[in-house]
Amino acid sequence: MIVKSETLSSRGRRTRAALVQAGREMFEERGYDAVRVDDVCARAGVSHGTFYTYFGSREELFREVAATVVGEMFTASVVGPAAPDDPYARIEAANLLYLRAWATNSRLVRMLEQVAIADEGFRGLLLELREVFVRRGAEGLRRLQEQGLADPSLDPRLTAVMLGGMVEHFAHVWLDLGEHADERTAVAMLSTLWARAIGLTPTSQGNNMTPTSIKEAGS
Amino acid sequence: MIVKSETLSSRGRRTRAALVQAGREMFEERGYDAVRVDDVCARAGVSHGTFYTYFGSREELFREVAATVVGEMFTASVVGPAAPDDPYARIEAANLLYLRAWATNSRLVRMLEQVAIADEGFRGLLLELREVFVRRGAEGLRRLQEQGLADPSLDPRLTAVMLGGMVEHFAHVWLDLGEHADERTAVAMLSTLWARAIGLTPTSQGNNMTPTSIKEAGS
Amino acid sequence: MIVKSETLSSRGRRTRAALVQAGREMFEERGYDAVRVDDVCARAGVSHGTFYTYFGSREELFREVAATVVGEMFTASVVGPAAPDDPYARIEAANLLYLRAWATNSRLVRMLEQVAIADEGFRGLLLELREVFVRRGAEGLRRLQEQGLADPSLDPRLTAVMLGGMVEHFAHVWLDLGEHADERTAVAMLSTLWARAIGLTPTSQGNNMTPTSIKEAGS
Amino acid sequence: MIVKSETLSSRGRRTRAALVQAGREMFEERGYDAVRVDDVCARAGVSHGTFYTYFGSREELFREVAATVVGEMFTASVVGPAAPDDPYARIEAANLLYLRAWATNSRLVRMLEQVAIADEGFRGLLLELREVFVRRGAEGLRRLQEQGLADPSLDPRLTAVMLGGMVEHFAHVWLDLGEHADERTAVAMLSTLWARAIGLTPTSQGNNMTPTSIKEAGS
DNA sequence: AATGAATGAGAATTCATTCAT
DNA sequence: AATGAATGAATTCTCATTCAT
Repeated sequence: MIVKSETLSSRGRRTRAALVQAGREMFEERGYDAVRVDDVCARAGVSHGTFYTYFGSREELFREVAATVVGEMFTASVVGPAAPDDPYARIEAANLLYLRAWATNSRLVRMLEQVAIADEGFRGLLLELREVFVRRGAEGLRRLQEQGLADPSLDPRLTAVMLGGMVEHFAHVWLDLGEHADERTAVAMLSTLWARAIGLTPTSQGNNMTPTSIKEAGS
Repeated sequence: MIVKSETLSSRGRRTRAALVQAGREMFEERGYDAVRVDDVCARAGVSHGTFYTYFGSREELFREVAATVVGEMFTASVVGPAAPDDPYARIEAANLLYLRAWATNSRLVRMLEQVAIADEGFRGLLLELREVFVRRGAEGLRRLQEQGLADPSLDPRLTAVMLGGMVEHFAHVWLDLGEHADERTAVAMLSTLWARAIGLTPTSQGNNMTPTSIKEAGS
Repeated sequence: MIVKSETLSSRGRRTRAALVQAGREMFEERGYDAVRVDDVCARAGVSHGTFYTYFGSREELFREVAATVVGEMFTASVVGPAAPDDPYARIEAANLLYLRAWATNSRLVRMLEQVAIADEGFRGLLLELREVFVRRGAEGLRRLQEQGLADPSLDPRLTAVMLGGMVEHFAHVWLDLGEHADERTAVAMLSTLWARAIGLTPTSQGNNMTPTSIKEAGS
Repeated sequence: MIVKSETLSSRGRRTRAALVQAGREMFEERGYDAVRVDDVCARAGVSHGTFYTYFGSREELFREVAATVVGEMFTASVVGPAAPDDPYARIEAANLLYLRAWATNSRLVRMLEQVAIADEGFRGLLLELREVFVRRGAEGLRRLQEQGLADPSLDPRLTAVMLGGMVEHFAHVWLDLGEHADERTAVAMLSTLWARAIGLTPTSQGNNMTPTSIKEAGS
């Protein structure tokens, strides 16, 4: 019963977008169950009748919001072609993007997980999201292993799940639970732990894997 | 308005316990908002009127359940006096307990986080819980650093947050999202990554930090 | 989701009965679609929440009312053992009961027909109701045919459908649409038409099939 | 607020007619209350805004549909000048038209009755409709009585109400409730019962009032 | 203590109708 | 004339909570 934007006039598109935006904000602020359709309408500045012109239910709105967020995370986390050559630098670059992507959407992904408990469809979306990140991580590790730069005995997938989880979880703890750290410190630290954990062999460019500088940066 | 067990007759104590148990089960199964007071009563085998003899609201029941769970996690994760001397073995022992503790209660802690968004009290409980684990991890790392067995430049707290998060997050992914792994493999893997990440220097007892055995165990 | 009376305390039974009674009255007065659950509650003197203690929806209430009415019609229309021997008198006795049964419940049966258009279950109930009356009529005719008192060439079922329909329809026109006639006249007239239509041979007891007296009574 | 056809351009007339036709179909299919203005518009292929260009409300549309149907029934049931001379044949001819007229519009007339419960205006239309048929039937009977062909003691109006009701009701049972019969059989049967009921004296042309042929026709 | 009937605030949803374009 | 976005009144239903027994 979702009405897609393509069908709509520009006025309709505006209204619809306002609802999605308002919904996203409110979901983030209050959590799924605490959001009332009427609240979303109020924030979007439309009557509740209008809501049902575009969405059949709160769940459908959330579906839309979730899909948007998942899409954004996919996009946001792609390490571009400008990625550095140095393996450690690559890890650090990836972790920066990774951390930011999760930090930005931490709340919504948490909510997605909560909703996924009861809803098959959302579970699918969630697993898809995770799978993309896991694959990307596993792929990176496999490449390093092939280059002889990382411990070849590590199972790439499981390692990616665990170390990726470390970053994801830190994003949550950092933003949602107020663990204090600045971004640079956090990324440096996560990257150091990650690199060491996979047994990354420093290359000739010689990166400084000791996070001494981090302590300074973090203070 | 909570009526504590101490005040009650043995019959009352039994009824109250049944409600807490039923509530815990249902919260785990369905998530906070999807649990109706009536459902809990039905499972506990009492009328809904009776619920209010013991608890003033669903929230109060959850408070009780959450406190119980947090208490159990504190207890369950204490590395007993029988802990091995070998640092790696200690890490592995701790991770086993840690993983089990989080795995057992993953759902409820997630719920606690969700509820904590809107409720100051629950937020306190949650931070307390995390703090205990973080302190314990940081303490362990500091000791290894003092013994010259771990990289002294690592910030103990932040490291504990990150590596502890890795374990906690894996517990969730493992059980709630169905990431396949058997416990032994998971613990070995987590411990390897953990030990390497902190730069644990193998002691003379010579533990095998290459997880070759892990791949075998996991296959 | 209907809660049956047997399960309930006497207070509950009273409340439930009040809802059914109020529902019946309002359905009769206003027709199915015009009845609001709240109206029924107001008339029964309970809050709307209470309604849902006993019925899951307006439809369920109607189901109950309809079943009650159908039951009453079955009971009310049975020609007792005190039925006269004379065939015409039997027809008249049957028509009196028949007319009264339909007249009493005309509105509700009409409503049942309306609801039956869209609902399989109600359609079944309606057909059942009709079938009982058709069978009874057909049986009576067959007996007369066997006794050589009625035209043996008439198809019993179809005849019963048509003549029964005449009575049923008259009940409706009479009460719901205000066609003026007193009961005695109506019954005499219907019986005369019925008896003649099936070619009833007057027995020796000699009943007066000319409805001369009727005109007097009806004036 | 009804906009009559005369006022309109040909385009407007077409749109209006489409709405009336669509409304009629949907009313027949679903019943009055189940028809949404939007459904009618969708079937007519116009936007819902357009509906209000021609009708002020759903009720007004129904008023139009009902008037159309009543008009058609008046027209359809007139026994033309080609009517046979033989009284029985006239009855049969009339019953055929009568049955068809009611069968075609059974649903809508039923609906009209339902709506008439709550609406004075529709009640008037309904009574008018009935009155036409009753008068016509009574008139026919009176003529037969004057010709000495029917029982002169029967009250013409009441007889017409009852026997006309028989036909009308059969039309409903036949089509709406699925009582099985083919048209020829039904008409023959109804006519036989009707003729006998009024004590029709067979004329010299000797019509066969025994419905032997009917049973054959019905097989 | 326990029961379960009753309550009513609150939330979702539908749909006739209006109105700017 | 036609469109379709917007509105909000009206209705259904849920469920936490109270209270008489």
